[in-house]
Amino acid sequence: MHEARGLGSRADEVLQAARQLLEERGHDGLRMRLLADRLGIKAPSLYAHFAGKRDMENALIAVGLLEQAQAAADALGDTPPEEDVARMWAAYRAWALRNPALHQLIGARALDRDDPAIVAAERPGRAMVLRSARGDRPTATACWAFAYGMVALELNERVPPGADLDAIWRAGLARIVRED
Amino acid sequence: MHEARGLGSRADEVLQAARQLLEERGHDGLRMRLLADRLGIKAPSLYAHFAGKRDMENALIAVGLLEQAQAAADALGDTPPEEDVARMWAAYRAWALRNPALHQLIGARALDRDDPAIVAAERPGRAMVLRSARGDRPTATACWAFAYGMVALELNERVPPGADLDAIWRAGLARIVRED
DNA sequence: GTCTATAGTGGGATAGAC
DNA sequence: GTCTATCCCACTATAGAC
Repeated sequence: MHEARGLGSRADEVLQAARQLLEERGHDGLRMRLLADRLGIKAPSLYAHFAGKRDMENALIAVGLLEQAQAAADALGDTPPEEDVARMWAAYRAWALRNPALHQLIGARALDRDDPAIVAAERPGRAMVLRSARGDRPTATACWAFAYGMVALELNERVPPGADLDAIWRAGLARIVRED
Repeated sequence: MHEARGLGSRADEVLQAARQLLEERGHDGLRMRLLADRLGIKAPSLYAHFAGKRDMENALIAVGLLEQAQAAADALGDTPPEEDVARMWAAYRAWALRNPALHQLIGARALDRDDPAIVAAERPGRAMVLRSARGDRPTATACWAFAYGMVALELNERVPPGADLDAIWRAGLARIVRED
């Protein structure tokens, strides 16, 4: 029932509107009535496309996870592997700053791994993270944690105003990745 | 009106119950009615102690920020400065794992800096972070981001099951802090 | 001044019938 | 897709007890 969410489908239109609403008004502002209003339908009609709000959020999260991975992949391309780390995580940061609310939604709670779409969407990102650390799993996790934390601090304005974030990113990643 | 929240006050009792409820049922489970039920009062009575739910959450966040800083301070004490980083962030991690929902509440959104209690509660933690990096601000921010990210990955089960988190913490912090 | 209650508002998600 | 209806939520107004 809720499987066919290909591009162009009505469910996909709902999802795009939901995404826009999420970024405009934040997670608390993503309300079914408002969303329905924007689509010119009534709130109960949304449940023809999604089993519930949670299901819709899962679909948003899955889209976001895939986009993150794609952004990372696009940033690499033909660059020499030595620069992969910096480029990949710069792309991650840029994506997060372009989609702050979705980024926070993805990271705010444990993923719903009962949803196969989530499980599938998680894979490409994991692969990119691992690749950025040239296959070294512990280093990859450390980079990921650093990057996630940096984005969180930036989005939530926890960094002192004067901080040179670019420099901290550069130095932090370089140090984490550096061989002993 | 809502200033007197010293220990032993009724507002403080409400806050403790709210904290317990938050950890038991998560952020979405922190509901005013449930909280009132546990205290044996009606939900509207809560508003005699807090201007609103947001105000109550701010009070929880302020308590959490102060506790984090205190935990970090307690972890240091008489240790030589070379070990400060590892000990301080181990204490931070331990506090977060003991208070996962409060930790996530603190980090989930921008702090409400219109609330003077929040602004005041933010200071000691900042000082501890800076101290852990021996006064080097960029390094302090990098450590903080790494630690925040590590905790987020751990709490939200984003790390592959086999990962040796202790080792990643140790190596990550050591590399971030190390002089070139 | 402090704590509480009753009654009510408006807005949420969502089920069921059409 | 629609409607109506239910039950949840945070929150307000007001007032009574100590």
